[in-house]
Amino acid sequence: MNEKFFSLPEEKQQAIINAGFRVFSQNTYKKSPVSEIASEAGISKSLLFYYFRNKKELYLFLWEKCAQVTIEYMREYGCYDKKDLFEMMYSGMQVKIRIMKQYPDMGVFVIKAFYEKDPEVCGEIQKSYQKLKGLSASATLAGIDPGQFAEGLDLRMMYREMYLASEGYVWEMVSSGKIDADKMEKDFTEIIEFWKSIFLRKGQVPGGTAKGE
Amino acid sequence: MNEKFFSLPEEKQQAIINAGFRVFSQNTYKKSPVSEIASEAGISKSLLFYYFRNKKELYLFLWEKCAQVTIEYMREYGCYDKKDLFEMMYSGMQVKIRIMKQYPDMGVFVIKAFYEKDPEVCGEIQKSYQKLKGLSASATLAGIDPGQFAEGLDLRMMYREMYLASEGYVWEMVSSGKIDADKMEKDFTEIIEFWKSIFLRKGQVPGGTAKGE
DNA sequence: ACCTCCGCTGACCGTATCGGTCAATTATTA
DNA sequence: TAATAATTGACCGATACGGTCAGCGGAGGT
Repeated sequence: MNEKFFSLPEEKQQAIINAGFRVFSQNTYKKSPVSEIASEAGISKSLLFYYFRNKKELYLFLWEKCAQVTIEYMREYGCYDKKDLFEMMYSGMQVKIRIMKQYPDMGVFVIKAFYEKDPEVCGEIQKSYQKLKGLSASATLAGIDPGQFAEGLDLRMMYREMYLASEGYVWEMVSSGKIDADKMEKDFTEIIEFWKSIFLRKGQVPGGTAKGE
Repeated sequence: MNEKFFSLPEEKQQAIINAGFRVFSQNTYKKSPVSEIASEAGISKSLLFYYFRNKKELYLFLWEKCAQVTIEYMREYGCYDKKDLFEMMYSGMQVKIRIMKQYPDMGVFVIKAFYEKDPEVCGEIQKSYQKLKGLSASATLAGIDPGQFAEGLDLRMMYREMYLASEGYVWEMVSSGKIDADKMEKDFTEIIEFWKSIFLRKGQVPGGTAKGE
Protein backbone atom coordinates (compact mmCIF):
# COMPACT_ATOMS: atom_id res chain seq x y z
CA MET A 1 0.00 0.00 0.00
CA ASN A 2 0.93 3.62 -0.52
CA GLU A 3 2.64 5.04 2.57
CA LYS A 4 1.25 8.46 1.78
CA PHE A 5 -1.97 7.27 3.32
CA PHE A 6 -0.42 7.75 6.74
CA SER A 7 0.48 11.36 6.10
CA LEU A 8 -3.18 12.13 5.56
CA PRO A 9 -4.81 14.13 8.36
CA GLU A 10 -5.86 11.75 11.11
CA GLU A 11 -9.57 12.45 10.62
CA LYS A 12 -9.38 11.61 6.92
CA GLN A 13 -7.65 8.33 7.65
CA GLN A 14 -10.32 7.48 10.19
CA ALA A 15 -13.08 8.43 7.79
CA ILE A 16 -11.69 6.00 5.24
CA ILE A 17 -11.16 3.27 7.80
CA ASN A 18 -14.61 3.64 9.26
CA ALA A 19 -16.21 3.68 5.84
CA GLY A 20 -14.36 0.45 5.12
CA PHE A 21 -15.51 -1.15 8.35
CA ARG A 22 -19.08 -0.11 7.67
CA VAL A 23 -19.33 -1.39 4.13
CA PHE A 24 -17.40 -4.61 4.67
CA SER A 25 -19.36 -5.36 7.82
CA GLN A 26 -22.65 -5.02 5.98
CA ASN A 27 -21.82 -7.14 2.95
CA THR A 28 -19.71 -10.05 1.90
CA TYR A 29 -16.20 -9.22 0.75
CA LYS A 30 -17.11 -9.72 -2.87
CA LYS A 31 -20.30 -7.70 -2.64
CA SER A 32 -18.72 -4.76 -0.88
CA PRO A 33 -18.16 -2.02 -3.48
CA VAL A 34 -14.99 0.01 -3.15
CA SER A 35 -16.90 2.91 -4.70
CA GLU A 36 -19.29 2.92 -1.75
CA ILE A 37 -16.42 3.04 0.71
CA ALA A 38 -14.86 5.92 -1.17
CA SER A 39 -17.99 8.02 -1.42
CA GLU A 40 -18.81 7.40 2.22
CA ALA A 41 -15.32 8.53 3.16
CA GLY A 42 -15.77 11.65 1.05
CA ILE A 43 -13.10 10.89 -1.53
CA SER A 44 -13.13 9.58 -5.07
CA LYS A 45 -12.78 5.93 -5.89
CA SER A 46 -9.65 6.71 -7.89
CA LEU A 47 -7.98 8.24 -4.86
CA LEU A 48 -8.77 5.22 -2.75
CA PHE A 49 -7.11 3.06 -5.39
CA TYR A 50 -4.19 5.43 -5.18
CA TYR A 51 -3.67 4.65 -1.50
CA PHE A 52 -4.49 0.96 -1.73
CA ARG A 53 -3.41 -1.00 -4.76
CA ASN A 54 -6.63 -2.98 -4.87
CA LYS A 55 -9.65 -4.08 -2.89
CA LYS A 56 -7.86 -6.97 -1.25
CA GLU A 57 -5.08 -4.77 0.08
CA LEU A 58 -7.61 -2.40 1.61
CA TYR A 59 -9.47 -5.27 3.21
CA LEU A 60 -6.37 -6.84 4.70
CA PHE A 61 -5.20 -3.47 5.94
CA LEU A 62 -8.47 -3.02 7.81
CA TRP A 63 -8.14 -6.48 9.29
CA GLU A 64 -4.69 -5.74 10.64
CA LYS A 65 -5.89 -2.39 11.89
CA CYS A 66 -8.30 -4.24 14.18
CA ALA A 67 -5.55 -6.20 15.84
CA GLN A 68 -3.33 -3.18 16.16
CA VAL A 69 -6.02 -1.00 17.69
CA THR A 70 -7.14 -3.68 20.13
CA ILE A 71 -3.65 -4.41 21.38
CA GLU A 72 -2.82 -0.73 21.65
CA TYR A 73 -5.87 0.13 23.73
CA MET A 74 -5.61 -2.92 25.93
CA ARG A 75 -2.10 -1.86 26.81
CA GLU A 76 -3.14 1.74 27.27
CA TYR A 77 -5.91 0.81 29.69
CA GLY A 78 -3.65 -1.56 31.55
CA CYS A 79 -5.73 -4.65 30.87
CA TYR A 80 -2.72 -6.91 31.14
CA ASP A 81 -1.67 -5.97 34.65
CA LYS A 82 -4.84 -5.75 36.68
CA LYS A 83 -4.90 -7.77 39.87
CA ASP A 84 -8.53 -7.28 40.88
CA LEU A 85 -11.10 -9.22 38.84
CA PHE A 86 -13.65 -6.43 38.80
CA GLU A 87 -11.07 -3.91 37.74
CA MET A 88 -10.11 -6.30 34.98
CA MET A 89 -13.69 -6.51 33.75
CA TYR A 90 -14.01 -2.77 34.03
CA SER A 91 -10.95 -1.89 32.02
CA GLY A 92 -11.87 -4.56 29.49
CA MET A 93 -15.20 -2.91 29.00
CA GLN A 94 -13.58 0.50 28.81
CA VAL A 95 -11.49 -0.73 25.93
CA LYS A 96 -14.60 -1.98 24.15
CA ILE A 97 -16.37 1.32 24.71
CA ARG A 98 -13.38 3.28 23.54
CA ILE A 99 -13.10 1.22 20.39
CA MET A 100 -16.82 1.32 19.63
CA LYS A 101 -16.69 5.07 20.00
CA GLN A 102 -13.86 5.51 17.56
CA TYR A 103 -14.61 2.63 15.18
CA PRO A 104 -18.31 1.83 15.57
CA ASP A 105 -18.33 -1.02 13.06
CA MET A 106 -15.03 -2.65 13.88
CA GLY A 107 -16.54 -5.32 16.10
CA VAL A 108 -18.90 -6.61 13.44
CA PHE A 109 -16.22 -6.33 10.81
CA VAL A 110 -13.90 -8.57 12.81
CA ILE A 111 -16.30 -11.47 13.11
CA LYS A 112 -17.46 -11.13 9.51
CA ALA A 113 -13.88 -11.14 8.33
CA PHE A 114 -13.09 -14.11 10.51
CA TYR A 115 -15.84 -16.16 8.89
CA GLU A 116 -15.32 -14.80 5.39
CA LYS A 117 -15.29 -17.62 2.87
CA ASP A 118 -14.03 -15.84 -0.24
CA PRO A 119 -10.84 -17.60 -1.34
CA GLU A 120 -9.33 -14.29 -2.37
CA VAL A 121 -8.88 -13.28 1.26
CA CYS A 122 -9.85 -16.06 3.63
CA GLY A 123 -6.43 -17.66 3.51
CA GLU A 124 -4.60 -14.53 4.63
CA ILE A 125 -7.20 -13.80 7.29
CA GLN A 126 -6.83 -17.19 8.90
CA LYS A 127 -3.06 -17.12 8.67
CA SER A 128 -2.74 -13.73 10.34
CA TYR A 129 -5.22 -14.82 12.99
CA GLN A 130 -3.03 -17.72 14.04
CA LYS A 131 -0.29 -15.26 14.88
CA LEU A 132 -2.54 -13.34 17.26
CA LYS A 133 -4.14 -16.31 18.92
CA GLY A 134 -2.12 -16.33 22.13
CA LEU A 135 -2.99 -12.73 22.90
CA SER A 136 -6.72 -13.44 23.16
CA ALA A 137 -8.89 -12.66 26.15
CA SER A 138 -8.48 -16.00 27.98
CA ALA A 139 -8.54 -14.04 31.22
CA THR A 140 -7.02 -16.20 33.85
CA LEU A 141 -8.54 -16.55 37.25
CA ALA A 142 -5.08 -17.31 38.55
CA GLY A 143 -3.63 -14.65 40.79
CA ILE A 144 -7.03 -13.71 42.15
CA ASP A 145 -7.55 -14.12 45.89
CA PRO A 146 -10.50 -16.50 46.35
CA GLY A 147 -11.00 -15.43 49.94
CA GLN A 148 -12.72 -12.21 48.98
CA PHE A 149 -15.72 -13.96 47.45
CA ALA A 150 -18.85 -15.31 49.06
CA GLU A 151 -18.59 -18.77 50.54
CA GLY A 152 -19.27 -21.71 48.30
CA LEU A 153 -19.29 -19.57 45.16
CA ASP A 154 -18.35 -21.34 41.95
CA LEU A 155 -15.64 -19.03 40.66
CA ARG A 156 -15.55 -20.49 37.18
CA MET A 157 -19.29 -19.94 36.77
CA MET A 158 -19.02 -16.47 38.25
CA TYR A 159 -16.44 -15.49 35.68
CA ARG A 160 -18.45 -17.01 32.88
CA GLU A 161 -21.55 -15.18 34.06
CA MET A 162 -19.72 -11.86 34.11
CA TYR A 163 -18.20 -12.49 30.73
CA LEU A 164 -21.53 -13.43 29.14
CA ALA A 165 -23.36 -10.47 30.66
CA SER A 166 -20.79 -8.01 29.39
CA GLU A 167 -20.86 -9.60 25.95
CA GLY A 168 -24.62 -9.39 26.05
CA TYR A 169 -24.38 -5.75 26.97
CA VAL A 170 -22.12 -4.73 24.09
CA TRP A 171 -24.28 -6.80 21.77
CA GLU A 172 -27.34 -4.91 22.99
CA MET A 173 -25.54 -1.65 22.31
CA VAL A 174 -24.24 -2.68 18.91
CA SER A 175 -27.60 -3.89 17.70
CA SER A 176 -29.42 -0.87 19.04
CA GLY A 177 -27.59 1.15 16.41
CA LYS A 178 -26.62 4.14 18.49
CA ILE A 179 -23.50 4.20 20.64
CA ASP A 180 -23.53 6.46 23.67
CA ALA A 181 -20.18 6.07 25.40
CA ASP A 182 -21.23 7.93 28.53
CA LYS A 183 -24.33 5.84 28.99
CA MET A 184 -22.34 2.68 28.44
CA GLU A 185 -19.81 3.66 31.08
CA LYS A 186 -22.60 4.47 33.53
CA ASP A 187 -24.53 1.28 32.82
CA PHE A 188 -21.46 -0.85 33.14
CA THR A 189 -20.27 0.55 36.46
CA GLU A 190 -23.78 -0.13 37.74
CA ILE A 191 -23.47 -3.72 36.58
CA ILE A 192 -20.09 -4.09 38.23
CA GLU A 193 -21.45 -2.69 41.50
CA PHE A 194 -24.20 -5.28 41.27
CA TRP A 195 -21.64 -8.03 40.77
CA LYS A 196 -19.73 -6.87 43.81
CA SER A 197 -22.92 -6.87 45.85
CA ILE A 198 -23.72 -10.45 44.99
CA PHE A 199 -20.30 -12.08 44.59
CA LEU A 200 -18.17 -10.54 47.31
CA ARG A 201 -18.15 -12.03 50.79
CA LYS A 202 -20.63 -10.23 53.02
CA GLY A 203 -19.49 -8.23 56.05
CA GLN A 204 -16.33 -6.96 54.40
CA VAL A 205 -15.11 -3.45 54.97
CA PRO A 206 -17.14 -1.48 52.43
CA GLY A 207 -15.01 -0.23 49.59
CA GLY A 208 -12.21 -2.39 50.80
CA THR A 209 -11.65 -4.10 47.46
CA ALA A 210 -9.78 -2.56 44.60
CA LYS A 211 -10.00 1.17 44.35
CA GLY A 212 -13.68 1.37 45.26
CA GLU A 213 -15.54 4.39 44.06
CA MET B 1 -47.21 -14.82 -3.59
CA ASN B 2 -48.08 -18.17 -5.14
CA GLU B 3 -49.99 -20.34 -2.65
CA LYS B 4 -48.50 -23.43 -4.23
CA PHE B 5 -45.41 -22.72 -2.21
CA PHE B 6 -47.21 -24.06 0.85
CA SER B 7 -48.03 -27.38 -0.78
CA LEU B 8 -44.32 -28.02 -1.24
CA PRO B 9 -42.88 -30.71 1.03
CA GLU B 10 -42.03 -29.13 4.38
CA GLU B 11 -38.32 -29.73 3.97
CA LYS B 12 -38.25 -27.95 0.62
CA GLN B 13 -40.05 -24.96 2.08
CA GLN B 14 -37.56 -24.83 4.92
CA ALA B 15 -34.62 -25.15 2.55
CA ILE B 16 -35.87 -22.12 0.64
CA ILE B 17 -36.59 -20.14 3.79
CA ASN B 18 -33.23 -20.92 5.33
CA ALA B 19 -31.41 -20.08 2.13
CA GLY B 20 -33.24 -16.75 2.16
CA PHE B 21 -32.31 -16.08 5.76
CA ARG B 22 -28.69 -16.95 5.09
CA VAL B 23 -28.20 -14.79 2.03
CA PHE B 24 -30.20 -11.78 3.26
CA SER B 25 -28.45 -11.91 6.62
CA GLN B 26 -25.04 -11.77 5.00
CA ASN B 27 -25.68 -8.94 2.59
CA THR B 28 -27.73 -5.83 2.18
CA TYR B 29 -31.15 -6.28 0.63
CA LYS B 30 -30.00 -4.85 -2.67
CA LYS B 31 -26.81 -6.90 -2.76
CA SER B 32 -28.52 -10.20 -1.96
CA PRO B 33 -28.89 -12.15 -5.21
CA VAL B 34 -32.05 -14.17 -5.63
CA SER B 35 -30.04 -16.57 -7.75
CA GLU B 36 -27.83 -17.39 -4.76
CA ILE B 37 -30.86 -18.12 -2.63
CA ALA B 38 -32.27 -20.38 -5.30
CA SER B 39 -29.11 -22.37 -5.87
CA GLU B 40 -28.54 -22.74 -2.15
CA ALA B 41 -32.08 -24.06 -1.79
CA GLY B 42 -31.45 -26.49 -4.59
CA ILE B 43 -33.96 -25.07 -7.05
CA SER B 44 -33.72 -22.88 -10.10
CA LYS B 45 -34.04 -19.14 -9.96
CA SER B 46 -37.02 -19.33 -12.29
CA LEU B 47 -38.88 -21.56 -9.88
CA LEU B 48 -38.24 -19.21 -7.02
CA PHE B 49 -39.74 -16.43 -9.12
CA TYR B 50 -42.65 -18.76 -9.72
CA TYR B 51 -43.43 -18.94 -6.01
CA PHE B 52 -42.63 -15.32 -5.23
CA ARG B 53 -43.49 -12.61 -7.70
CA ASN B 54 -40.29 -10.72 -7.06
CA LYS B 55 -37.40 -10.22 -4.66
CA LYS B 56 -39.33 -7.83 -2.47
CA GLU B 57 -42.18 -10.26 -1.94
CA LEU B 58 -39.75 -13.00 -0.93
CA TYR B 59 -38.02 -10.67 1.50
CA LEU B 60 -41.22 -9.51 3.13
CA PHE B 61 -42.44 -13.08 3.37
CA LEU B 62 -39.30 -14.04 5.27
CA TRP B 63 -39.77 -11.07 7.58
CA GLU B 64 -43.29 -12.11 8.46
CA LYS B 65 -42.16 -15.70 8.86
CA CYS B 66 -39.91 -14.53 11.70
CA ALA B 67 -42.78 -13.03 13.64
CA GLN B 68 -45.01 -16.01 13.01
CA VAL B 69 -42.41 -18.55 14.09
CA THR B 70 -41.48 -16.61 17.21
CA ILE B 71 -45.04 -16.20 18.38
CA GLU B 72 -45.86 -19.81 17.62
CA TYR B 73 -42.95 -21.23 19.58
CA MET B 74 -43.37 -18.86 22.50
CA ARG B 75 -46.92 -20.05 22.83
CA GLU B 76 -45.91 -23.67 22.38
CA TYR B 77 -43.31 -23.46 25.14
CA GLY B 78 -45.71 -21.63 27.42
CA CYS B 79 -43.60 -18.51 27.70
CA TYR B 80 -46.63 -16.37 28.37
CA ASP B 81 -47.91 -18.20 31.41
CA LYS B 82 -44.88 -18.99 33.51
CA LYS B 83 -45.04 -17.86 37.13
CA ASP B 84 -41.50 -18.68 38.21
CA LEU B 85 -38.81 -16.32 36.95
CA PHE B 86 -36.23 -19.03 36.33
CA GLU B 87 -38.73 -21.14 34.47
CA MET B 88 -39.50 -18.07 32.39
CA MET B 89 -35.85 -17.59 31.49
CA TYR B 90 -35.54 -21.27 30.80
CA SER B 91 -38.44 -21.54 28.42
CA GLY B 92 -37.38 -18.31 26.78
CA MET B 93 -34.00 -19.82 26.07
CA GLN B 94 -35.59 -23.03 24.89
CA VAL B 95 -37.48 -21.05 22.31
CA LYS B 96 -34.28 -19.42 21.13
CA ILE B 97 -32.52 -22.77 20.92
CA ARG B 98 -35.42 -24.30 19.07
CA ILE B 99 -35.49 -21.48 16.56
CA MET B 100 -31.73 -21.43 16.06
CA LYS B 101 -31.87 -25.13 15.42
CA GLN B 102 -34.53 -24.89 12.77
CA TYR B 103 -33.66 -21.50 11.29
CA PRO B 104 -30.00 -20.87 12.12
CA ASP B 105 -29.82 -17.46 10.47
CA MET B 106 -33.18 -16.06 11.47
CA GLY B 107 -31.81 -14.08 14.40
CA VAL B 108 -29.30 -12.16 12.34
CA PHE B 109 -31.80 -11.71 9.55
CA VAL B 110 -34.26 -10.04 11.90
CA ILE B 111 -31.91 -7.36 13.11
CA LYS B 112 -30.51 -6.77 9.64
CA ALA B 113 -34.01 -6.41 8.25
CA PHE B 114 -34.96 -4.10 11.08
CA TYR B 115 -32.11 -1.72 10.25
CA GLU B 116 -32.39 -2.12 6.49
CA LYS B 117 -32.26 1.27 4.81
CA ASP B 118 -33.28 0.37 1.26
CA PRO B 119 -36.40 2.41 0.43
CA GLU B 120 -37.83 -0.51 -1.52
CA VAL B 121 -38.53 -2.43 1.68
CA CYS B 122 -37.72 -0.37 4.76
CA GLY B 123 -41.14 1.25 4.83
CA GLU B 124 -43.02 -2.05 4.96
CA ILE B 125 -40.60 -3.48 7.52
CA GLN B 126 -41.10 -0.62 9.93
CA LYS B 127 -44.84 -0.60 9.44
CA SER B 128 -45.26 -4.30 10.14
CA TYR B 129 -42.95 -3.98 13.13
CA GLN B 130 -45.21 -1.41 14.76
CA LYS B 131 -48.00 -3.97 14.74
CA LEU B 132 -45.93 -6.48 16.68
CA LYS B 133 -44.43 -4.08 19.16
CA GLY B 134 -46.63 -4.88 22.14
CA LEU B 135 -45.77 -8.56 22.01
CA SER B 136 -42.08 -7.97 22.68
CA ALA B 137 -40.12 -9.55 25.51
CA SER B 138 -40.71 -6.83 28.13
CA ALA B 139 -40.92 -9.60 30.69
CA THR B 140 -42.60 -8.19 33.70
CA LEU B 141 -41.31 -8.82 37.18
CA ALA B 142 -44.87 -8.38 38.40
CA GLY B 143 -46.44 -11.53 39.74
CA ILE B 144 -43.12 -12.83 41.02
CA ASP B 145 -42.86 -13.44 44.77
CA PRO B 146 -39.95 -11.31 46.03
CA GLY B 147 -39.70 -13.31 49.25
CA GLN B 148 -37.88 -16.19 47.58
CA PHE B 149 -34.80 -14.12 46.76
CA ALA B 150 -31.78 -13.27 48.89
CA GLU B 151 -32.18 -10.34 51.23
CA GLY B 152 -31.37 -6.91 49.90
CA LEU B 153 -31.12 -8.13 46.31
CA ASP B 154 -31.87 -5.56 43.62
CA LEU B 155 -34.48 -7.43 41.59
CA ARG B 156 -34.34 -5.09 38.64
CA MET B 157 -30.59 -5.55 38.34
CA MET B 158 -30.91 -9.27 38.84
CA TYR B 159 -33.31 -9.53 35.93
CA ARG B 160 -31.14 -7.32 33.77
CA GLU B 161 -28.11 -9.42 34.61
CA MET B 162 -29.90 -12.62 33.66
CA TYR B 163 -31.19 -11.10 30.47
CA LEU B 164 -27.78 -9.80 29.42
CA ALA B 165 -26.02 -13.05 30.22
CA SER B 166 -28.48 -15.07 28.17
CA GLU B 167 -28.20 -12.62 25.29
CA GLY B 168 -24.45 -12.90 25.57
CA TYR B 169 -24.73 -16.64 25.47
CA VAL B 170 -26.79 -16.83 22.29
CA TRP B 171 -24.49 -14.22 20.75
CA GLU B 172 -21.53 -16.41 21.61
CA MET B 173 -23.26 -19.35 19.97
CA VAL B 174 -24.32 -17.45 16.88
CA SER B 175 -20.89 -15.98 16.26
CA SER B 176 -19.16 -19.27 16.85
CA GLY B 177 -20.82 -20.50 13.70
CA LYS B 178 -21.84 -23.93 14.88
CA ILE B 179 -25.11 -24.53 16.69
CA ASP B 180 -25.29 -27.52 18.99
CA ALA B 181 -28.73 -27.58 20.56
CA ASP B 182 -27.87 -30.22 23.13
CA LYS B 183 -24.81 -28.37 24.33
CA MET B 184 -26.81 -25.16 24.51
CA GLU B 185 -29.47 -26.75 26.62
CA LYS B 186 -26.85 -28.23 28.93
CA ASP B 187 -24.92 -24.98 29.24
CA PHE B 188 -28.00 -22.99 29.91
CA THR B 189 -29.41 -25.21 32.64
CA GLU B 190 -26.01 -24.94 34.28
CA ILE B 191 -26.25 -21.16 34.11
CA ILE B 192 -29.74 -21.21 35.58
CA GLU B 193 -28.60 -23.44 38.42
CA PHE B 194 -25.86 -20.93 39.08
CA TRP B 195 -28.40 -18.12 39.16
CA LYS B 196 -30.51 -20.02 41.64
CA SER B 197 -27.47 -20.61 43.83
CA ILE B 198 -26.64 -16.94 44.03
CA PHE B 199 -30.02 -15.22 43.83
CA LEU B 200 -32.31 -17.40 45.90
CA ARG B 201 -32.59 -16.88 49.64
CA LYS B 202 -30.25 -19.22 51.47
CA GLY B 203 -31.59 -21.89 53.82
CA GLN B 204 -34.63 -22.63 51.72
CA VAL B 205 -35.91 -26.14 51.29
CA PRO B 206 -33.70 -27.44 48.48
CA GLY B 207 -35.60 -27.84 45.23
CA GLY B 208 -38.49 -25.98 46.78
CA THR B 209 -38.81 -23.50 43.93
CA ALA B 210 -40.47 -24.26 40.66
CA LYS B 211 -40.11 -27.78 39.45
CA GLY B 212 -36.52 -28.20 40.50
CA GLU B 213 -34.69 -31.16 39.17
C1' DA C 1 -51.25 -43.25 -28.77
C1' DC C 2 -52.42 -38.55 -28.02
C1' DC C 3 -53.49 -34.64 -25.34
C1' DT C 4 -53.14 -31.73 -21.47
C1' DC C 5 -51.84 -30.02 -17.40
C1' DC C 6 -48.11 -28.70 -14.26
C1' DG C 7 -43.78 -28.48 -11.84
C1' DC C 8 -39.67 -27.01 -13.32
C1' DT C 9 -35.58 -25.30 -16.01
C1' DG C 10 -31.95 -23.06 -19.26
C1' DA C 11 -31.24 -19.61 -21.98
C1' DC C 12 -31.92 -15.06 -22.65
C1' DC C 13 -32.47 -9.73 -22.22
C1' DG C 14 -31.55 -5.08 -20.96
C1' DT C 15 -29.44 -2.86 -17.57
C1' DA C 16 -26.57 -1.79 -13.72
C1' DT C 17 -22.47 -2.30 -11.31
C1' DC C 18 -17.95 -3.73 -10.37
C1' DG C 19 -12.68 -3.42 -10.01
C1' DG C 20 -9.31 -1.05 -11.92
C1' DT C 21 -6.89 2.39 -15.24
C1' DC C 22 -5.47 6.76 -16.97
C1' DA C 23 -5.27 11.20 -18.84
C1' DA C 24 -6.40 15.37 -17.22
C1' DT C 25 -7.23 18.85 -13.74
C1' DT C 26 -6.35 21.22 -9.60
C1' DA C 27 -3.62 22.41 -5.48
C1' DT C 28 1.04 22.97 -3.50
C1' DT C 29 5.51 24.19 -3.27
C1' DA C 30 9.78 26.20 -4.73
C1' DT D 1 6.17 30.20 -13.42
C1' DA D 2 7.69 25.69 -13.51
C1' DA D 3 7.64 21.43 -11.41
C1' DT D 4 5.61 18.29 -8.40
C1' DA D 5 2.05 16.14 -5.84
C1' DA D 6 -2.86 15.32 -4.82
C1' DT D 7 -7.26 14.35 -6.70
C1' DT D 8 -10.75 13.46 -10.00
C1' DG D 9 -14.19 12.12 -13.97
C1' DA D 10 -14.63 9.47 -17.62
C1' DC D 11 -13.95 5.24 -19.29
C1' DC D 12 -13.34 -0.06 -20.11
C1' DG D 13 -14.27 -4.90 -20.23
C1' DA D 14 -16.40 -8.15 -17.53
C1' DT D 15 -19.79 -9.73 -14.95
C1' DA D 16 -23.92 -10.12 -12.18
C1' DC D 17 -28.43 -8.69 -11.53
C1' DG D 18 -33.86 -9.05 -11.60
C1' DG D 19 -37.10 -10.82 -14.23
C1' DT D 20 -39.20 -13.24 -18.49
C1' DC D 21 -40.45 -16.96 -21.42
C1' DA D 22 -40.55 -20.77 -24.40
C1' DG D 23 -40.27 -25.24 -23.70
C1' DC D 24 -38.98 -29.85 -21.47
C1' DG D 25 -40.50 -34.10 -19.25
C1' DG D 26 -43.46 -36.77 -16.55
C1' DA D 27 -48.15 -37.96 -14.69
C1' DG D 28 -52.60 -38.67 -15.54
C1' DG D 29 -56.95 -38.70 -18.39
C1' DT D 30 -59.32 -40.39 -22.45
